[in-house]
Amino acid sequence: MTQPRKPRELVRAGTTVDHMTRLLADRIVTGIMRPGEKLDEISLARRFDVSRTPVREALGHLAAMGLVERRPNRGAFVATVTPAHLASMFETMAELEAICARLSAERMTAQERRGLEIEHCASAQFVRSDAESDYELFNQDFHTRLYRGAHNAHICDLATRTRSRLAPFRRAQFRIDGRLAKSWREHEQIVTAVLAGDGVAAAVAARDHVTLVGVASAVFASED
Amino acid sequence: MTQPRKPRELVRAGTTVDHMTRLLADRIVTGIMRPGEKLDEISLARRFDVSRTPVREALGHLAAMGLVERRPNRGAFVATVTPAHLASMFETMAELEAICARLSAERMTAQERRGLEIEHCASAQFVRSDAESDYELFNQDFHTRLYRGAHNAHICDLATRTRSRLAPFRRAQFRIDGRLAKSWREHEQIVTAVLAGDGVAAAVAARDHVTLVGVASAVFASED
DNA sequence: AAGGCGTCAAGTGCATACACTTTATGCGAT
DNA sequence: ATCGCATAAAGTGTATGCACTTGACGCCTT
Repeated sequence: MTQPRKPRELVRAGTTVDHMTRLLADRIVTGIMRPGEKLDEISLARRFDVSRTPVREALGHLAAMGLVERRPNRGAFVATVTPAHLASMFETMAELEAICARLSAERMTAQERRGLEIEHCASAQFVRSDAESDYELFNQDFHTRLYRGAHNAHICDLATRTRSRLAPFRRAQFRIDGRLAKSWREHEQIVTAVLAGDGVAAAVAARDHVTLVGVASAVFASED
Repeated sequence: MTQPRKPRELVRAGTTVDHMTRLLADRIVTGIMRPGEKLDEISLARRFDVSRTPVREALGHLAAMGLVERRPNRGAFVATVTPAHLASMFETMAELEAICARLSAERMTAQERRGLEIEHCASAQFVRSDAESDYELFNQDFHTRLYRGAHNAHICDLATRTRSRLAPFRRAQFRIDGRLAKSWREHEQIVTAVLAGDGVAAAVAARDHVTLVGVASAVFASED
């Protein structure tokens, strides 16, 4: 009488929880669900045709990621990011990138250095053709290489996480005039320093690069 | 027939999930539950007299914290930390502390500086009396002040989390002869630099301090 | 009329039942 | 004896129901 459950019709890639987590994360970072908005478990479960259990678990994960705030017995809300907190995240990102750049300059293998240089040079064509989304892919790859090159799993993890949390706020950065070329020149400085094995210069260049992105994004955010 | 649920007898402080999370985290970091050990949801639920739901949620939180590894459809295990990964965490900790120390030197308010100095001086008595556990409390407080003093919520968060993940490995550090006095002298250097507003010196002192702790712990871990 | 109190509805928290996956075990074939 | 396969047992994943908390509304009191 109680649970005549229907079998799962659709075989999904991962688990339902993973699916829900991605679904909700997307909607939050793209702004479809706005900061402060209530995330009602029952409505979400109905809306995506699952039970409350995976929704609850997904909300837990999102809360751990900082995308969602949870108040005991009161439900979950899309996290509100204050300008101050946003600034602190950008500053942290700048410091993490600086560390990675320094360590990369000191530790990258010959192969890693070559890879960094090749990919960086390849991305120049997208600057010339002003292909923002293509450039963004290379940009992502570039930073990932820097994190990996540090040869430190934990800091790579921290940097990756922080970067993904900042993703929604960096989204619009290239709309600012000439940003693409400017970004590339900044990358150029980092690459040069890393290839020269100059950790200090690499750190400074990386920190400045991210700091400038942060400023640009802050300008954009406040315009919005 | 199905759910004649008994009312909750004991009113606990937080939610059951929080309780379970703390309980399991304690058992993991204190080594009662050993790395690689399987964490069976059913057994845990029975053992602590709750249902599987809060156990599952707690395991999720612990996985997010890195204390537990989860394999889909295969259960949860106490996370195994390889020496390499441990080293990477200590190195990251050293870099994070260095950043916090630098920013603290630049940004702490007069009141925060005073507080840091007073607490540091007060802790000297525990060095003289060789009171390890008392000193450890002050030590914790000291580092927390450095994180807070950076005036950057996000980096404070990263530092605090990383520190708590390293806690079990730092536990035994003071067993090494003279470590207490050595730690205090290292703190002294950090305090001096911070009070002088010398960010670079503070960063160097903080990085060295943590690096030495890491080395000491590594020695201990390999002895074990 | 305003404030306090009781009641109720909505929604979260936890328990438990069912479905599905993985792994261990036993049996037969080679 | 060993390898494969079938089958079962154990355990995870998901659904759903009941209990408890919280906030809102309306009624009664002053």
